[in-house]
Amino acid sequence: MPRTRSRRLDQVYGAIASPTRRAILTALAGGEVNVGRLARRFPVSFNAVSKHVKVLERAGLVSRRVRGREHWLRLRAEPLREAARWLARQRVFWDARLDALEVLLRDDAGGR
Amino acid sequence: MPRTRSRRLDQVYGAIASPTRRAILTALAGGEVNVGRLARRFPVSFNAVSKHVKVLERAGLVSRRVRGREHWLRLRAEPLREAARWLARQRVFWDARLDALEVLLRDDAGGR
DNA sequence: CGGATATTCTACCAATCGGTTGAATAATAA
DNA sequence: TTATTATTCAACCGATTGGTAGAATATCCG
Repeated sequence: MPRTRSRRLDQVYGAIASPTRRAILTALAGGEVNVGRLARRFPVSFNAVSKHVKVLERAGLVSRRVRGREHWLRLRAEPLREAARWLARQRVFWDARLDALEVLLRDDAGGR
Repeated sequence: MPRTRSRRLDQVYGAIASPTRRAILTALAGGEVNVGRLARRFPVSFNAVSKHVKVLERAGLVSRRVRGREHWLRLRAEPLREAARWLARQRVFWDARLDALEVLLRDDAGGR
């Protein structure tokens, strides 16, 4: 019985549904970065990046440490682990049933 | 060097960011269901469910087989596997770096 | 045929999203 | 103090989203 309702899960999947935000997370995996330096790496405005960061923060994927006028961002892996766990659990759950179905219902017609 | 840009990934994560759609997928794991029967399980209108299904279809997570006036829906696990793979890869990638950072930068202050 | 059923399509609405620009705030540097 | 730098906040814009309701289409049933 996989859980399907979780605000945190909504936020995490919503956050990583954006390629820009996935790229931000990847950039952050290299270590702490401040917003300005991060923004310079992307083809959108500083403010746009600032907004994306806030989305990631809300999802718990990024934390912020204010040091003077600079805000240093840091990756938080825990919610990502949760998300991975949910997907993995679902995958196993589905695969079992799907494999059984594939065998039974041989109509296929080139899926997709 | 994890890939971060992929339309398919965007669609899959976007699709599963909605609890209703996650619930639909879970419902579909039990076997093929037609749209009407599926819709009856949810507290939103038939049309709303029909739309959600279309989103899942666009993401490749659901396929449709029209049989007379009924449309039978079936789970497609492959894109889900992709999504799980991406997350798993990222998780490993990040964990390694984060663990190293955690040891170095001991400021913590109760994460989350 | 005519009516009921299953479904999509179209149109609409309010809310959110991703982006912009400009103003406000706060910290550093001169 | 004044200027510069780093950042958020506020307002705006057009596109998308999640929902609704109603019309259109196609199938099944009497």
